[in-house]
Amino acid sequence: MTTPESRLRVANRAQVLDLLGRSAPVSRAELAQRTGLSRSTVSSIVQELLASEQIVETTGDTLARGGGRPPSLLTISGSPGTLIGVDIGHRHVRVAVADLAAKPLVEREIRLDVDNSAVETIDRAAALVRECLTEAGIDPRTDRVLGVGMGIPGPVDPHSGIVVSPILGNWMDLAPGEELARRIGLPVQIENDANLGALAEIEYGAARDIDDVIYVKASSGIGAGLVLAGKLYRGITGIAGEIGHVRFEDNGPICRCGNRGCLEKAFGGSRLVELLQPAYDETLSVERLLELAQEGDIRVNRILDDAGRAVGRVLADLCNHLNPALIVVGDTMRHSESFVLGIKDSIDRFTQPDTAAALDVVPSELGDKAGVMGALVIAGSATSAQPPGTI
Amino acid sequence: MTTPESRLRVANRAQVLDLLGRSAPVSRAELAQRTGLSRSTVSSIVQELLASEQIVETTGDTLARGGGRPPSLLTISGSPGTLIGVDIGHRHVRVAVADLAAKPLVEREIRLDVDNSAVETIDRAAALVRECLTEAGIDPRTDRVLGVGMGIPGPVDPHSGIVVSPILGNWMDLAPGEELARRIGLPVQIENDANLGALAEIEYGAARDIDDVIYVKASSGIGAGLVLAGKLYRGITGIAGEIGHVRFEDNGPICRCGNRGCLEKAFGGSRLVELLQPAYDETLSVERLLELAQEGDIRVNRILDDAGRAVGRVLADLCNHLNPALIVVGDTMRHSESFVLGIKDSIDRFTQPDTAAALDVVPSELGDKAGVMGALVIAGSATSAQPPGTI
DNA sequence: CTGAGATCTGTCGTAAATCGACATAATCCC
DNA sequence: GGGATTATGTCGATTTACGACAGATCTCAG
Repeated sequence: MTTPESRLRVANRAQVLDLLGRSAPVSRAELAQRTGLSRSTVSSIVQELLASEQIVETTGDTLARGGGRPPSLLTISGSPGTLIGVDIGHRHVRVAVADLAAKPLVEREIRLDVDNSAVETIDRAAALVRECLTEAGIDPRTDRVLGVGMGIPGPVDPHSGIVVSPILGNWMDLAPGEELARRIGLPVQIENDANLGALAEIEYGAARDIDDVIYVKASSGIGAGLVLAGKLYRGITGIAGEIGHVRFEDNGPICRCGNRGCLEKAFGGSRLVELLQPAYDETLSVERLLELAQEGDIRVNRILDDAGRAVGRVLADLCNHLNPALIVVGDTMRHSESFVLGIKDSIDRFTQPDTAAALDVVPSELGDKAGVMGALVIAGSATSAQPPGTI
Repeated sequence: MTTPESRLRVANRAQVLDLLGRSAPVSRAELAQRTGLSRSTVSSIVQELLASEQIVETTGDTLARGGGRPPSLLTISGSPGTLIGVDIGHRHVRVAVADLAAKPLVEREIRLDVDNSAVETIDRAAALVRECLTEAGIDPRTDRVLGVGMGIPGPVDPHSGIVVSPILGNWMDLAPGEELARRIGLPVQIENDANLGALAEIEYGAARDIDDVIYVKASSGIGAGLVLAGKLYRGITGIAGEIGHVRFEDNGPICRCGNRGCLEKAFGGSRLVELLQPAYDETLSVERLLELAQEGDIRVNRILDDAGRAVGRVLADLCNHLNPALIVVGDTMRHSESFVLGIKDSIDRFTQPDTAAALDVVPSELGDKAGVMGALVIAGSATSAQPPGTI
């Protein structure tokens, strides 16, 4: 004889569970305060949840704070669930399996040849995900995988998840999220990697608790992720923030995106390597460039300074338009002091005084992990319930 | 003997009232469906509300749609309340008293001399509001004035409501919203006028139901309002979208904002008048310029075309960054075909192909009324309840 | 070591709200 | 006029939430 449950009870229990999920461990008293329900109601609901083993009473010591009976803390029981983050770059695939706090349990990275075929890359990403799950001892059929997030180095249509720009040559018209989902049997959230960097720095890095942030991802290519009023901004077709493909010179060379004179074509890491290669005997790479810069190589630092100023010039325009609070410089180029200083110089010089006064420029805190961390963020956010009243 | 009322009842009644407020008239049956409550519960709540005369049963004919007993429709009783919009420009003050649908009941405009003192302008605005209320037969002490919105031609700090930029010379450091509020005894929402134009066009004009819109306000000055993902974006200090004060020429003349080489200084309406004046016997104004343009004056059209291209160049950068769906060209300059075509030309030429493909450029539908209409929008939005759970 | 104070949790009876079922009302269509 | 359809009113049963009281466990002061 199952008693029919009122909508109200369901809603209240959901509220309690939601609170438990977000800020466990919590005492009954705190639950009552924060839900606005009476203590007895909360007690009743908690009893139910304990009986059905959805939550457990942790005997964890409470912080001693003044007299009074110490609260008995409650936590959602069972495996709290895991998140999976996948970061796909031009040269690497990185996978992290993490707990709900986005603390990685297992993390792996493989190197790829540039311009691997899209499906091959996704195949390898799927294999890497399976490896990581095995190593972490997680079986997605029995353990709760709460979400999978995936980042790719190019713009994605926010609605369909399809790659919409020729920037990512052979990925065009593909839906990488669905492809990976089919291979691993789990739903996948997909997002541009610069956007993920922005999310990661806001959640766990240099932009904690700041609502208006530009994350610049500078490596072989150049991109940016925009967080405006606390939310990721993608634009109508998902190409907002693609500062690498803004026209920088009026009659510049043709870029992989199909345009000419793009910032990335003129000052992206790959171009810098091209420019410097003739002067060096060894084979250069973006990473090698940054090593040379740190060793004090004057030619390299000179050109990194130029690149920073150029990127800063574009960012200055963007900041004049958007009036953000912070710019976070991420990916490999963050290691170059010349590059970051070049950006700062241009910002100071080309933004309006009011904009500049409200603005700060800092290097990334998360570094190379920004991508995966961001993927974990969207993986986690996919689990939060929809607000009621959506039509 | 008043019976203590449960939180639940209060919440449910609020839900019913909210629905009634937004989409009256509604039948009980529809209320039940849309709230998810049972029909009997809704009946009970409705009975209560009818008894306390908070709502009335309108005998209005329902649309005949198939058989069945026709519903008896319900509406919130009493005067549904009024909204007040105030639009302050460099040369005018316009006030509208309107119903909840923002349909103006009384509308008035006065002309001002340029560069009137700030307090004097606010004094005159307050007087105009009182006049309009009297004419509409509304006494704010007895009739429900649900909100007052106010627009000013310069950036405002979103948190404090204080003018933060020297662009509006003698308004600097003033809180015009509070000033007006003190004079008319009603709380006032304040906003930049370009932002208001954007809101108005989205709610009632050319951008209905579009979520990513740039509204360009071009007259003697140049500004823009950004609506991103359906919400107004102001930036961290409220100067987002100030395209008139983006650096356009590297060594241009000094602007009223304190910088040099601003777009507005080079191509704002006032500058165009300055440029053309020597060639004409009569005293020109921006309005006169547009008349001449429509009469086919070649010199004027030539320079309006130039101005449009220049504004378009800046907008193209902005669009490359933001990837919006629509640009609405508003204020007096929208009358010039040359100007609008100039913008379109620049957009086509300087935006990335993907951005351009998703983008449309149209003239404003609301014209000179965009400012007040937007003020009415924020006046109305101030009444909507906060979502629960805000800390 | 003891008592006072403070905070947390469990239990019980009561009041109230919701729900579902049934009855009634008003229209359209055949 | 009868049947179908939709809307509303009413009433009793169930369940839920609430408030008060009591018990539990800690800190702090003396």
